[in-house]
Amino acid sequence: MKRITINDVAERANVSKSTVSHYLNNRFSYMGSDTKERIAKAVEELNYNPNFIAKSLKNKKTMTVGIIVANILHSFSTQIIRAIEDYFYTKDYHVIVCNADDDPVKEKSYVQMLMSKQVDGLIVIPTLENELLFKDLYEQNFPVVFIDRYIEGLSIPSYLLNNALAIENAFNYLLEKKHKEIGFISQPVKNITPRVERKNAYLKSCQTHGIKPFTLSTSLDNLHTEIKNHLENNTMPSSLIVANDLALLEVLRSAKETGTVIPRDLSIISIDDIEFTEFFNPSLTVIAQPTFEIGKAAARGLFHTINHEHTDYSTHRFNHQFIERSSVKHEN
Amino acid sequence: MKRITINDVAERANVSKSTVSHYLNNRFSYMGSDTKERIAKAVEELNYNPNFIAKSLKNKKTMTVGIIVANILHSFSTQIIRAIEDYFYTKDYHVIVCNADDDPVKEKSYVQMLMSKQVDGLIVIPTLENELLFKDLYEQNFPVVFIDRYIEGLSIPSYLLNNALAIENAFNYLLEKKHKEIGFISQPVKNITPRVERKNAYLKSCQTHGIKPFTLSTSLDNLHTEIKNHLENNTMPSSLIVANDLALLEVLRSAKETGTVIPRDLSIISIDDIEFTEFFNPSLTVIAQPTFEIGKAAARGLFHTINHEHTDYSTHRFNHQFIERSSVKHEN
DNA sequence: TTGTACGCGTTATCAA
DNA sequence: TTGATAACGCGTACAA
Repeated sequence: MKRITINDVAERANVSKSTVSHYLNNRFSYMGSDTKERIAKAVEELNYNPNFIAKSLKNKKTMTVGIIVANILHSFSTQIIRAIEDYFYTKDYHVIVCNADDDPVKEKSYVQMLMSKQVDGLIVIPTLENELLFKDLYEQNFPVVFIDRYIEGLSIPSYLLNNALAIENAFNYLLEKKHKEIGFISQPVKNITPRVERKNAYLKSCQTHGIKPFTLSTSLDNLHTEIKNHLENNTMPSSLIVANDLALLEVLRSAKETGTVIPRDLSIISIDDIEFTEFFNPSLTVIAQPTFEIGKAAARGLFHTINHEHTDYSTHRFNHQFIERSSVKHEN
Repeated sequence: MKRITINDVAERANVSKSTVSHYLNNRFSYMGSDTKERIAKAVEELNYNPNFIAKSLKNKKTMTVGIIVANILHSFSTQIIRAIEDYFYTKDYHVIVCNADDDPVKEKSYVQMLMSKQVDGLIVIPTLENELLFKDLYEQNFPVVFIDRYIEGLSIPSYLLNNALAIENAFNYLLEKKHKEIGFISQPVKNITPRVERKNAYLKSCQTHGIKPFTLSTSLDNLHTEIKNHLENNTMPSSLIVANDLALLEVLRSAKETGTVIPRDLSIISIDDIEFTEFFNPSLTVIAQPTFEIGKAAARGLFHTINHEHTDYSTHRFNHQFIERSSVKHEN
């Protein structure tokens, strides 16, 4: 198949290609009206679309930003992506989405791929295992922003939940409902910002209120078997704070398999609001993140630094929304 | 920020840029070993990544394919996307994903954008309202494949479920469970392939088995209120075949809101297997599509026509998997 | 008001 | 074994 170029248009309209270029870029105030018409007609007839690749090469701007998320299976990631796409759509920027699958090697190769594709900026939920890579980017002054996580000691701005506040809210709610046993479930904490912050906030609340800490922080597979074991052996606390949606799935799966009835046998509050929580039986009490707001703010921040309107290096915190439903039992 | 080019490498290594190019493209069988080393060192030190944009312009190949899905909210779409990405990853192709949001105007603008970005091929779940657009592409011999839907009278190959078989299976299962009332729920049918095929198969089964047809085919919002009305007025059949995941959500939401207990008050079988169906209360009996297989086959088909290995214009049908769980009651 | 010529970073051809 | 040069399609000085 042959692709139509500006030359084909010029030829058909009997003008030079620079005239066509002028026309296409709306610089035709002076142009002869018949010239304009001939060009318009040629563009129409040939169904011409400018070669974006050639334009980018010339302009040194691709009008494209890359998004790399640590793990696209999180509802948080997909919602964030939607918000970012929406924002950039209004600015005529395109977005390339990559999923690192929690693999630093993949993450690095995606960064290189995107740089090689000459993206104008990067929005990343980092795996946190590629410190050097991002340090380089930062030092080269390449526009990058983080979401949900950040790298200690690196001034790349990050947009994330006020995790401590969210956990406190959940904890206090369970206290109000007279729970004396409150556990915490998450994937392996490592140095992953939200996990660290959520677990620390949980532990702090335990201390403040004299609750005995109970935590399970391991891979999803292990979570599944360990939760089942505790449920079967009646060694599970009466209530659980679940750190994210993926962990929640394991809790629900395990509950189902062991015939555990929520909230009769187990109360839960989890972070991240996902579609089915509303009409699940029972409906699930949840801490929702303002994903749309976070994504939009990050996108706007990146857009501004790309266009040198201003650069900021600060951390941006966002507040959760507590959605009370029916997965917490009032103890007595 | 300054980007490193092949010229920088050449300068640093004290060779010409064509030599660097040779080196980078693994044509160094003859090259002097010291030359090789100098280039390697320069690439390393400068952290050079070839400019993919320039390469694409020169090669007239972007190693990139576009995916446009009618509506990304369908679990089917996201699973298909994963499968396609996985396949093309192994072929060193990149993928750009676009969501037309059921809007033909958006769809058209995405096609143009992707063509303008010089993608090598297109995989589309078409809205079916842009017949001319795809006809043009087809006639220009541009590589395109469809998934899930197809345009009548256009030889663009399509990869989709054997819908008739799937519905028959569900229908017969309900019959076996002694249901005398079997309804069908879907979004507006229009000319959308899977909806047409599923509804027709349903109606045919009704006729064959002397069941009185009951169908609700309207927008998700309307579905919500209409289902609720039927549930409240006791005018709902004893069992329902639900055409896809989005419609299923409305059924579940409505059931919840009206205190309808599944399967005691209402039995359901739905198409598309989504995460929570397994541990929902009750677990949901479901017709799963072989999304991974479909996506992979479509991707492979596109890859082959891009590389002129062979082109095929046929329709490819795939068989469903019936997953029996607990959302259907045995009537008596 | 329109056209010529050059450069963006790469690869390929051909010559040295 | 290496290098000079043209080309890919577009935008833009500058010239006409």
